[in-house]
Amino acid sequence: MSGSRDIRQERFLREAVVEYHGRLMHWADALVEFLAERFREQGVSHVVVNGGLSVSGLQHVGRLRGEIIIGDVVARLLSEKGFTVEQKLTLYTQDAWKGKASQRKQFSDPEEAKRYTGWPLIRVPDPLGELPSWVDRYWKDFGPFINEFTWGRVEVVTTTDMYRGKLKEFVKLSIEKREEIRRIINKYRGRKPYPEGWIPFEPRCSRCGRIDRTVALEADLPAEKVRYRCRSCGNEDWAPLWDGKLNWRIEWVGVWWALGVKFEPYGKDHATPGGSRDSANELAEKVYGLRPPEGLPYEWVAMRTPDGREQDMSSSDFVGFTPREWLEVAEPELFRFLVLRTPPMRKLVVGLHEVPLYYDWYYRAERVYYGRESTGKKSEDLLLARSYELSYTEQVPPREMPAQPPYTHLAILAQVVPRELWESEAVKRLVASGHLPENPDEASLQRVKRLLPRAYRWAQLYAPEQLRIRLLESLPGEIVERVPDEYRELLARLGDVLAGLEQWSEEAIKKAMIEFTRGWEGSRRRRFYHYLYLVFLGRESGPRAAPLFSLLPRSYVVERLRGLRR
RNA sequence: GGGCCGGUAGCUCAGCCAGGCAGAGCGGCGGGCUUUUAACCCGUUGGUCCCGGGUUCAAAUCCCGGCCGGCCCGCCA
Repeated sequence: MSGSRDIRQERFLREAVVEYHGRLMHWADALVEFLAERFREQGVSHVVVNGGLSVSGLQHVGRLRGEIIIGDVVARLLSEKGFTVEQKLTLYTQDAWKGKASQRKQFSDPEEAKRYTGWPLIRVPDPLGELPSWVDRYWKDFGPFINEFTWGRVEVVTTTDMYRGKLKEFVKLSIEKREEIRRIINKYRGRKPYPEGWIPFEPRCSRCGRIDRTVALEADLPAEKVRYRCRSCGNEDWAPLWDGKLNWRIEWVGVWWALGVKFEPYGKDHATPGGSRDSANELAEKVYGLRPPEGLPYEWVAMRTPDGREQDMSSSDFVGFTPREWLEVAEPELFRFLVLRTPPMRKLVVGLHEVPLYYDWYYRAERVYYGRESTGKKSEDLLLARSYELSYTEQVPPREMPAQPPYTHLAILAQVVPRELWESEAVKRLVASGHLPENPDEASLQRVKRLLPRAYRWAQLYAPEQLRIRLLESLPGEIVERVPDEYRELLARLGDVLAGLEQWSEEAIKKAMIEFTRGWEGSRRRRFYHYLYLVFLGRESGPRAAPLFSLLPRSYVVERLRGLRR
């Protein structure tokens, strides 16, 4: 490979902050520095960044890391250096559906779904029978959200479309050069070498639909078709050059060739020296005279579940969660931040139940970025500040640091304040509690507006029981039974007091309650509050009572309390 | 057979490249905020730096050899 350094040995793949050309840098900056040098040497000024993924099942957030976000950051930083850039994402929709148990399970009749085994993904039906295909089904929770995680310039292409266009020319070229190709590929296929006369194209069988079991027998290039035999059903037929696929190594080169790719990261499954990426590079150079794109090996993303177990996310095994699920409970910038603070070859572990923790980290990085705080270490400050800065997609961080309302606080608030009051009452209370400044700036308000619905959703879906608050609409008998007579009377009397208040305000309620419990022993007060929460929330603790009551109709509060009287 | 990442406080991790008093956040515990909290404030607790050897005045850090955990590739994509 033209004698230049192998990126796999670079420190910036493993260390978050590195010294590069004598300067301390964020790994992403060092990477781009590295790439810019290569491109200048090659006389490349227009850079096509590509990512690739096969829609074999669940499109989890791990796919965002290497194939989209890293590419996005590289494209953005290269353009700041004066390069023109494009970003593509190639969907391998012609790949064969493997028919793994986990894939078949998506269908109501997994047994019957066996018949799709070996079909191109794009032709496998939607398991739910609503969308045109399997691809559409699983692209649904991923594709539409790419823009939120990026600059919004990612152009999606499918190999299915490409075979009808530019890749068809590449197929012809490959059939012409089949002997050269065979010689190289067979180096990697010791035990199963392709025989002499092998044609590097696998058509889709017109009878059984499989794309993974056919052997091309002869090619008619002017007519753009090949004759084949299906090793699965025995069918022999002619197929057009667009209705099939190339052996994957060749296809990969074809994508580079068709799109003019100059940079494409690759997952750890392709990163072994002498492995798939290296062999594709060799094909590109020796057969097609094509300079292979610059690459970047990256680790996958694993998922941590609340019980502490972790597992690599896997598309075809349906392990992980999707960008849509992430956006339900957190902002896209937060995910970018996690990706950016982790060097590419280190595993990134995420769990949706840990979102509040990630916001703690993010806020800290934000304070460092705005110079409000320091970790005491130059390299750590640099990592946090730069990761924070690059976490922004279209915009840059605001001039003034936004307020940092703690995520769990918002989760509680959102459950206590009715949804229609989030922009009024919830904001008011955040100001009162000091989580928002007196006259909140736009960025702070935006953050609260974006986070309240997300924190609410998070509380419903992933929060521990302790943080989940739900008002009891009616009072179940078994809860009443748990309240001793003495306290039932006390609570009912509190109801009387509240009923007589001139004003139904937080302040008035708080005063009344303090007055009501004045002089009580600690244990009595504690038990009183426990039963108070019990009859409203079904548990023994909750958010501060006065602010909570002030948001509820007085009649509801009073009736609940008085209803306890024997 | 080959390759990658990790092992430091109960948990999540920083520190290692470039050796110099073992750190942060969270948790726990105690206290405060006139009940509570994965809110806020103050204080406090906490370690065989995986093991063994080597280099060194000095090793979590460098070198050698192991062990453990997670993962990838071995001609599918």
